[in-house]
Order: sequence, then structure tokens, then C-alpha cells
Amino acid sequence: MDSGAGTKPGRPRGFDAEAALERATRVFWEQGYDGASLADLTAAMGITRTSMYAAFGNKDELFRLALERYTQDGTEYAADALGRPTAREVAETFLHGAALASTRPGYPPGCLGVQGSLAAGPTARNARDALIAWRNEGVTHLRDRFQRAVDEGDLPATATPVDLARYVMTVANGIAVQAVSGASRAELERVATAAMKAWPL
Amino acid sequence: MDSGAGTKPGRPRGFDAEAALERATRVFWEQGYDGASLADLTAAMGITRTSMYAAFGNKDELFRLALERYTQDGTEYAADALGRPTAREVAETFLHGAALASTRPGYPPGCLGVQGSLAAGPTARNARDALIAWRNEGVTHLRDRFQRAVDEGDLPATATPVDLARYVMTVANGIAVQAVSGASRAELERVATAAMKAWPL
DNA sequence: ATTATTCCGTACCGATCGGTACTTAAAGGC
DNA sequence: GCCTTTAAGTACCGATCGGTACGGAATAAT
Repeated sequence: MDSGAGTKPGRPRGFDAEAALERATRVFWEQGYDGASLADLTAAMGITRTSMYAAFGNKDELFRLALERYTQDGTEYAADALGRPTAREVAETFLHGAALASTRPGYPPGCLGVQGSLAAGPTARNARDALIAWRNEGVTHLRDRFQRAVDEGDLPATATPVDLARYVMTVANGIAVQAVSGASRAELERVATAAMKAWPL
Repeated sequence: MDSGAGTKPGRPRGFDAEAALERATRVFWEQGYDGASLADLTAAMGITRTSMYAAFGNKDELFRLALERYTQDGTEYAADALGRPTAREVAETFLHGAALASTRPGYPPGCLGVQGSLAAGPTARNARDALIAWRNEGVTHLRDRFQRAVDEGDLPATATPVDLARYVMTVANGIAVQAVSGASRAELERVATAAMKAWPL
């Protein structure tokens, strides 16, 4: 059994891995998987290639970890939205959250989950597939939440949760694309508001 | 003054440039600007690098031409939509057209104008900027059409054409993202239908 | 036939790609 | 003092990147 001492043998890491991952996330967010070279990434992270490989594995793994981090740190609005009491509030919070998150000052416009790797050649297939799964998980979570709303009578029994979920996710994805296109926060909030006019209740 | 004879001197081109451009368009559509290497492109086009450079200039130019071709051949629904008599029909035609075009059998899913180059490193900046301009032109055309609808009384005077235009384009962009994520044609048509529930008239 | 012009194919360019071997540095355990 | 273990830095790997020089092949004009 290893001792309870927190110190590990060997030379201690000379950089903050969490901070480095945050920098890498921004590079992927801004330039996409294909467009972010190891030179770009390590320069932004302030470490050498060898340190990156030792700490994170390889480029694919780094992207996977960046997405994981982004899920916790860049898209909290999603978890927030799912916890709202009514389906309408869920959709509202999700869409306005997407508008805010896609236009956060000091951060790249748009959404890593959309522009990180949308279309891709063979080398970026893993990243693309990871994002496809990520977006589809988002639809699933929304669908489950809306199904609950139907069960609870919060949504009319005629509502189809999966269609509502896909609609909300589609608008959120579109908001990310529009943010990259230069749309402002105010403009995208009006888009979110407009989208809510379609809400059944 | 050159003769009226249609024949040019020199060895005639040994391939169909239009067909080659169509193949290249699909590669960009499927893999994005960064993900489409010259090897991929020329292999799909069935010509050598030198023939490509002679006929189309370089990779940037080839992409520009592919986008031009795609605007005429892949997104006719947009021009169709703008010609519809009422604003509602414009939006309906545009959104359902996007759903159909993003899930055309035998073609890559999604939209070249979205996934061709969304996030990009330095080498794909030109392509990215061209697509940003392309998408924003789409918003402008819709805005002008909806402004006309307000002027004609087809839309209420309280409607804001630019917001409606951005909403429609946002949903269309989201549809493209969802198509890449694997959403089916039927699912995306339901998204388009759902989005139209937000329409003011 | 000769010449001018254009196209095609090979073979190559320097630069950059993601990834790694190898050495040196810094820590703990003894 | 060691020895082990892990991290950091350099220098490099083969492969691929976008782009091109060059020579042969095919056509029209003369």
C-alpha cells in the first residue's frame, strides 16, 4: 500500500496542467482541430512538445480532454438549463445561454462543440466523431428532460420531446455559426427570443 | 483583332473542367478546406496537380470557384425562396430547402457554406472569410426581401426584417450542423416546420 | 514539315506536419 | 553520498503539405 504522502517521486511538473489545457482549448476553439498545429498549441500552452505528450498523450487525447473541460467550463448553461422547473424555461435558458456563451468577451466566438471539427479529413475524423457524439448527447439530454415535462403535464401530451429537443439544439448550433460569422451578442439574443416564439406552451 | 474561330491554338484540355470542379466541390464539402489536401482533390478530380493549377489557379481559387458553383448548383432553394410571393412562403421554402439540400442522397450531408471552413488556422483564413461573407450575404438578401414584405404590408409593421432574416439563417445553419451530426431528412423537415411556428404571420 | 502554343506527367522543392529518441535536470527514498 | 523516478529541452524522424520546374505530347497556324 502506498504511503499517504501526497508527494510523488521524480521531478515535479513545472507547469500548471489545468491552465495549459485551458489555453489549448481556446486554440482548438478558435482554429479547429485541423487548423491547430502542435506548434500553435504548445506555444499557447507555454510548454514544449515533449511536455505536452507526457502530460496529455497526443493531439487526439488533448482535444478530447479540451472538449471535456469545455463541457464543464464553457457550457455550464446547458446543465443549468436542464435543471429549470419548466420545459419553457429549459429551452429559454439553453438558447439564451448559447447566445451568451457564443459571444463571451475575451473568448473565441462560437462553440467548440460545433466548429472544433465539423467537416474533416482522415486525420481529424476522431475529433469530428467525438463532437458528433457530444452534440447528439445534448439532444438526448434535452429529449429526456422534455419527456419528463410531458409526463408531468408541463408540456401538452401532443408534444414530441425528441423533435423539440432537436429544434432547440439546431437553433443553438446555428447561433454558434452565426457568432463565428460576426453576429453580436444582442443580435443572437434576439434570435433566441425569436426561436422561443415557436414554443408550444 | 482575333479571328472568330472558336478553336484556340495549342493542345486541347483533356478533361471536363466543369465536372472536375464538381468533384472538387464535393471534397471540400465533405472534408472542409483544411481537411481536403491537393492529393485528395486531384484524385477526385481525376487530374494531376499541374492540370489543376493551370486550370484553376491554386487551392484558394479552387475553393472560391467551388463555392461559386455550389451557390448556383447546391443552394438553388435560396433563390427560389426569395422569389416566393409572401414572406411566410419565403421562410418556409428557405428552411425546408435547407433541410432537403443538407440531406440530399448521394451528396455529403450539411452545407459547404457552413462546414467548408468554420474555424480555421492561418492557411484557411481566406476560405473562412469567404464563407463568412457568403453567409452574411444570405442574411442581407433575406433582410431585403422581408423589408419589402413589410413595405407591402405582407408583414406587420412591427416586424424587424433583419431579425427575422437572422433567425431564418440561424436555423438553416443549425440544420446543416445537425445534418453532419447524422440527423435524417425527415427529422430536419420537422425542425423546419417547428421553426416556422415562430413566424409572426 | 516547322513553329507556336497549350496541356499533361514526373519528379522535385522547401516548409510543416504529428510524433519520438536521447540527454539533462530536479525531485524523493535510502 | 547515492539510486530511482519523473519532467524538460534539443534535435531529429518519416510523411505529407501546397506549389513548381521541366520535358514530352498534342493541337492550330504557317
